[in-house]
Amino acid sequence: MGRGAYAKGVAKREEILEVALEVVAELGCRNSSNREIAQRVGLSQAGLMHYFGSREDLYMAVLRARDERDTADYWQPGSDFQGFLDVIEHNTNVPGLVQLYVEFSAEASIGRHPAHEFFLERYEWARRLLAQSVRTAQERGEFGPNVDAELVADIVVAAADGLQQQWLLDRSIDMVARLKAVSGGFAALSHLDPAD
Amino acid sequence: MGRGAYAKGVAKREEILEVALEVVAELGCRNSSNREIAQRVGLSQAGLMHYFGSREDLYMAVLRARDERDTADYWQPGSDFQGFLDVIEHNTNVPGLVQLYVEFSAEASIGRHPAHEFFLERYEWARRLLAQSVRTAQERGEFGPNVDAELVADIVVAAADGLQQQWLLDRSIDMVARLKAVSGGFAALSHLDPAD
DNA sequence: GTCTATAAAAGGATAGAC
DNA sequence: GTCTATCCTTTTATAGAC
Repeated sequence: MGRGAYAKGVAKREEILEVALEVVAELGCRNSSNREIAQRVGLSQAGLMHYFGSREDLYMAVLRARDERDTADYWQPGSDFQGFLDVIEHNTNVPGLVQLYVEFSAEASIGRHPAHEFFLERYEWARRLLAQSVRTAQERGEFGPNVDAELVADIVVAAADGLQQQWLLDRSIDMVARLKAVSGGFAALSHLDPAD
Repeated sequence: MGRGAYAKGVAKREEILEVALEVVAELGCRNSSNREIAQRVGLSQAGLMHYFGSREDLYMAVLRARDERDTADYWQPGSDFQGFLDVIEHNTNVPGLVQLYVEFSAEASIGRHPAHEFFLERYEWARRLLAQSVRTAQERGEFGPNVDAELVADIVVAAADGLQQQWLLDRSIDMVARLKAVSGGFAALSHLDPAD
């Protein structure tokens, strides 16, 4: 374990990432400011800038940090569909994160936005991982053969994103249950004779 | 037809709504400003404020205007699933609108945001309409009976939103084709014996 | 309806002391 | 590492003339 100034710096960095999510959840992306975050972690705005050179840097760091954590905790290559559901379930506890992702990914669509590449790669990664888990399920016989794994993955990823959008507005929506229904539907379908 | 100053005012209002979308598509919500919009429609910023009392007013007007138009053109109560697909197809031509919806709906999740109610009602409306069209399809025999119309509607609306998020980042994604696949999947499923 | 001018606030970033 | 102070920019909104 690092000591003194170093360990403190790392801890503070973590705290900032955490608080940034809080602020986004409360104020939205547009109204979140470095000043507000700084105040909540007990720093001046200039003090905050010591950790992250710019506003964009800070939010990109939030995005990456959470993906790394989720990947480690729930969903790596080789995980099954349940791992994916676990991530969604966990997102229920971090509305700021969900909001940041939705708003940022939309904003990142504009030309040469710093997060553009990030989101493109992330989608590719998610779809590939999910398609893999469908194929695994097919080998185990949980999923029938008569369905295109890539297609199922595309739909499930899209549905998950859309559900999160709705959940932000109405927290009573049960995202996991609905995603299970999608998956269950495709599982049943996959046993159908394609000649039907 | 209105004459003179009145007609001109109405036309200018329309133009502003149109240009606001352009600006959002180019700069994103966070970086869109009244000044930029004003400049593009050949007004001063103060001139723009004559039409819309505040920034929020302007964007809410954009949202409502487009919904009214889409409803009139493609998708009213009684429309079938194709009408829904037509809206999505049409959205392909208005990336600014899609972006505005995604960003705004996420931002509107925060407490007492002016657009909060708007989006909640809009989701309820969309799901109800779509569920209705599934039921109609069931009566016609295009859809089998063994599926819950409300559930299908929920999934399709969510998938549509998620696909639009992805499409913003990668315009080569064919949203309509994928949504047809979802619908086709459920249609096939709906003929399955529920005892399976 | 549209402009100029201006207020008033807020944001991001930097310089330099400690 | 952290602060104070400051700068510069941008934004929304208003007042009042034409």
